[in-house]
Formats: sequence, structure tokens, C-alpha cells
Amino acid sequence: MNARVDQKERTHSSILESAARLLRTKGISGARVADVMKGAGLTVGGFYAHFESKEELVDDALRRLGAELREKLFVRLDEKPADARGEVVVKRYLSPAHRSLKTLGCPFPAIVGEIGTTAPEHRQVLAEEIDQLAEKFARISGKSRNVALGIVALMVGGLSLARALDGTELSDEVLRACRALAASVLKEK
Amino acid sequence: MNARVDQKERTHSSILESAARLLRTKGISGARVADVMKGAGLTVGGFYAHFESKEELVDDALRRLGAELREKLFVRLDEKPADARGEVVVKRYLSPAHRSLKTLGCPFPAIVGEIGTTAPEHRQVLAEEIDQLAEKFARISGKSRNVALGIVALMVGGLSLARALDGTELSDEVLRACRALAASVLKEK
DNA sequence: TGTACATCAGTGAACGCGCGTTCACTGATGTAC
DNA sequence: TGTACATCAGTGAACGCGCGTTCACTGATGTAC
Repeated sequence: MNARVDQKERTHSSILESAARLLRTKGISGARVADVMKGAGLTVGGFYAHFESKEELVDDALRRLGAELREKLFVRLDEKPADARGEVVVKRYLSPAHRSLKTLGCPFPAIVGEIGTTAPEHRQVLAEEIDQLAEKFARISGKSRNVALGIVALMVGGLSLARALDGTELSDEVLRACRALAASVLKEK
Repeated sequence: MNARVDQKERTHSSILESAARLLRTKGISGARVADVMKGAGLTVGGFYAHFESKEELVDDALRRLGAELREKLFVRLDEKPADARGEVVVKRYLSPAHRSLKTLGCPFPAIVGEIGTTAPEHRQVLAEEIDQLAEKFARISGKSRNVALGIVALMVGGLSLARALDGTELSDEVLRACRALAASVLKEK
């Protein structure tokens, strides 16, 4: 029965991928179960053979998205001079390409506003992901956890506004302003 | 027929107030028309005598909330030394009291994530409000528009995360980290 | 190896529920004479 | 001033629609002998 199990695992994975894709753009309430299944090439009914509930799906997908973001955000930094690594990460995150989800695909801008009114477990997942992001940023930049956490908030805030304002002149201006602010902080001794 | 008109104006205003209250905590899709009317002591059916649609209500309420925020955020700054005013504003915004909506009541954390999937006019309203916030911050702090816009993004990002993480240890830590980051930027020449 | 049966991933229609919006109605306020 | 009628802010039930979830079913894959 290995073929059957393998197939089911692949399907499970593609449902998760589809959910992750929708979560990044439409948030939790915007990622409908039927749309998630459609995105995986399936129909609604099969969903509950893979996940207990939408909440479980969202938790799993958020963890996956968090890990994926960290992986892409902090990749190949050893090629860069040590004192420029923080700024490289900020530039990757606060870029027009990331705004339009062509790279990275951070889900936090789409979901932070919803966390207060959705399942309590989501909050804990978010806390863990933000914590890990800050820790990793501190490590690669050589800055304190406090500075790293501030930069993370600046990045999430900047991308949130840039996406919300996408298409207006302000959007690019916000990205530039946040990159400059981060750079000035990261240059301090 | 003045009494009738006056009464209707008062009702209109209390619907707007109720909507504003709900928008700050639950966001756009979370601010149900029936709940808004209930919050104003009325029943659903009467709503469409005051607003053409929920979209119109949201636009009006967002403008009102933006104006109210600016008013409270920048009040009584002439009492403070000129070079401390920016930091005072940041402290007011990134405070535990504001996180729990006991003061100020910024609606942006609750709505930025939704703007991409709701009515297009909301985006324009948001752009205007953010622009005015940054302009005013630049004026009172004596900083450039770019720095002001970065600080605004930091404030919105910090409050968004602090609210999303409310109840976890990280929440307070985020507020402190963002205040410190803003302070170090505002102290620069 | 072949055949009969069991398993189970995925289908598609149905469910209960909540939403934004509509509409016939009510009763208090305003107007005409 | 009083009376008959008109207006209109607000009510409450109903509408169509979309959501998360359930469930009887199907057909391909696996197992037993």
C-alpha cells in the first residue's frame, strides 16, 4: 500500500502549498477551503481526509511559510561582508519584488490584523515565527535582539503599508523610506 | 421639520461612531452592518437610510478615525521641548494603553491586511490618511518626510505586531524595541 | 496467477449558518386647512 | 386651535449568496486465498 500512502502524502503537501499561496495574498479568512482545494486540483469534500479543520491547515501553513521565508531571506549571506548582511536582508524584504510576491512571500502583512479575531492557536504560531525571525536577524547582523526585533517590526510595517498602498505613489516611497531608516540604524556602532 | 433632521443627523453620527469603534478592533470584514447598528442602538434595516452601502460607511469611518488619531496623537506638543516632540508622539502611539485601545485607537493595524481584497476606494482613503500622518510627523519633529514616513511604518508595524501578539511576552518586547529604535533615529542630527 | 473482497482517496451535493441588502410596514412628527 | 392627511426614521422579516463542514457514494488500489 506504499503507492497509496505516497500519493496521499503528495496530495497533503499540495494542499498545504495551495493554502500557503492563498494565505500570503488573501489572509486567513480570504483563504477559503474550497479555493485551497481548487488550487491543489481537488474538490472541497476531500479536504477533511487531510486536515481536521481549517484551523489546523492554517497553523501548518503558517509554520511552513515562516520557515520558507527565513530560508529565502537569510540565504547566501556568507558571500557578503559581515557588516552589510543586515542591510542585505532588509533590502530583500523591503523590495518591490517582495511586495508583489515574486520573491520571499512573507504572510505576516496579510494575517496580523486577523489574528485577534481568529483561532487563539494562530497567535502562538505567529509569536514563534516572529521570535525566530528576530533571533536569526540578530545573529546574522550582529545586533542585539532588541534592535533586531525593531527592524523586524519596521520590515513588517513597511511591507504591510507598501502592499496596502500598492499602485499608489506612496507605496514605493514607503519602501524606500523604510530601507533608509533601517540602514541608518544598522550603521550605528 | 428641524427636530426630525437633527435627530437623523445624531443617528447618522452615532452609526459612524459605532462603525469606527468596530473597525479599530475587528477590521473591515469584521465590522458587520448588523453589529454596527446594534452598537448604535438600532436595528439593521435602518442602515440604508443613512449610507448607500457598507463601503461608503467604511470610507467615512476611516476618514473620521484618521482625523481623530492625528488630533489625539499630536495634541499638546507645544508643552514639550521641540527636539523631544517626535519621541513623545512615538511613545504615545507605541504604548500598552494604545495597544488595548484605551487611547488613540489607530485603525490601520486592523485594516492594512484587508485593503488588497476589499473595495478599491478604501486604498485611496488609506493613502491619504498615511500621507497626512507622515506630513504632520515631519512637521512636529523637524525631520524629513522620508524619516517621518519610516517612523510611521515602524509605528504601524510595531502596533500591528504588539496587538497580534497581545497576551504573549513578545508583545511588550516589541513595543519597547520599536520605541528604542525610533528614539535612536530621532536623536540623529 | 487469478479472482473475490476490502480499503480508502477523492467526489459532489447537501447542511446550517451568517453575511449584505431589500422591502412592506409602523408610529411618531410635521403640514394644510 | 383642532382635525385629517402626508412624510419619513426606524423595524423586523425575508432575499440570495458564500462559507465551513458532513456524508453517501465511486472507482482505483491493495489483500487474501
